[in-house]
Amino acid sequence: MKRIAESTVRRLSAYLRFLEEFEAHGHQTISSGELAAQGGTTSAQVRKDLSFFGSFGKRGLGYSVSALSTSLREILGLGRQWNVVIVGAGKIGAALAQYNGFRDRGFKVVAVYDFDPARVGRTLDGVVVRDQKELESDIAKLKAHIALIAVPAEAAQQLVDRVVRAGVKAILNFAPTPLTVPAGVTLRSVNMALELEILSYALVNSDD
Amino acid sequence: MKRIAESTVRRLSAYLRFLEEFEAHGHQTISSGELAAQGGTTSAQVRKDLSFFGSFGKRGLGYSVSALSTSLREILGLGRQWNVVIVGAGKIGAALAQYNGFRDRGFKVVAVYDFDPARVGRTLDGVVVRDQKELESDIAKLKAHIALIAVPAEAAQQLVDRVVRAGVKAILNFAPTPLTVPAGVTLRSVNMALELEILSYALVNSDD
DNA sequence: GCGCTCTTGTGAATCATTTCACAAGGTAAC
DNA sequence: GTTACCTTGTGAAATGATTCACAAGAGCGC
Repeated sequence: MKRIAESTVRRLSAYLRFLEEFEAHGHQTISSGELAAQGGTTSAQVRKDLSFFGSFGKRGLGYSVSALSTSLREILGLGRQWNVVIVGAGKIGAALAQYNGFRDRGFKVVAVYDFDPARVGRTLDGVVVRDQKELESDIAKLKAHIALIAVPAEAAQQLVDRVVRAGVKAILNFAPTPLTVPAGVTLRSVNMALELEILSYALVNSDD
Repeated sequence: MKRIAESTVRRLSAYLRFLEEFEAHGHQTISSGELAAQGGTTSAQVRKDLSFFGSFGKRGLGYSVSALSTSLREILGLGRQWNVVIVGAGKIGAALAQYNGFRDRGFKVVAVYDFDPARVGRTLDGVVVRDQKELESDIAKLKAHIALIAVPAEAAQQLVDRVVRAGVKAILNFAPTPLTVPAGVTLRSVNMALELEILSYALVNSDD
């Protein structure tokens, strides 16, 4: 299959969210135009995005809300539970551990790790903070698929290396530093200071 | 001036971070190739990005680290302090209020708001949580430039409307829902569940 | 069945971004 | 000053993403 652009995957995710809302409201079908209006895009974009994966609609009628939901969940790999470990129990790590938005979509936080003995043993929303020494053995034992990195920038690369060696294939990084991973491992980064800097740029250039 | 792509601004921000590291290490000049290596891009990309804003380098030599840092800070609007209000003192709002990465780059959290009386009056890292009723009057009084929205999805749009009416021109949204703002206001969103779904897609499609 | 209306799926065209490739300009050694 | 060597800045080419536009189906009323 042809490689799909990240922007497309991002939109599919958004479409799924809207479909779930529509389903909750009891709607049976939805057109590409209605889906586009929700997501701030165009009907052609919606149809093109879906066309990479097949034909899901009926001409003249639109898409079956439930059938398309199911297909999108399948495409995105959301039909199953993903086990997530969080590395770093500081402010961000703790907030992530307690965030309901993950659980609701099939992502289960199975463990949280920290270096600081003062934090080890505490409970965050039902998950006990463990010592980072147990990282490698736990990842195998708990069958963790995804790691969230929420440690200071200086420590991030070494912890990424450790979770990769332990078998994790997908990482979401919150440390404000660029990281490298070997081929076959997917790394994404969320950098909140960077987002604010983009806003700063927009503020000083809003007049053109 | 021609409109600059967001991807370009994002990279400029990254370059600035590397330049600061280089400066701390006592380096005087840096080439586009060295800058590119740090940021995982190419030297041509670095030069093209900078060329939108002027000529900063010397042929045969590269860029002056300190001069380019200064120019980038100017371009990004980081030479000044931006006042930030956080709306929502739940897990995410609290983590944001206490995050040092903002302060270090000129973003000052001047106020935090919540609906819940149990949270109002608490202190988060030196900033008192205030009642949302005071939102409008405070934004004017505190000269807030940027609002971070960290409330449940259902409440997000109405709070965006309120901060926009109060004069905020830049918003960073953490609620997992699409929002609309009038022209002249910049809105960006960080959706952590969405990031995990993109990882999920990568995991189930890693074999092609 | 026929005509009317609606909406999909998709090549082609447009628009945006990245990469290439190289002339021009600058440094440094001798 | 001349030569050898670097690195920038930038048009042009290539690649990638979005939008356009329309033929092909599908439902519905009569």
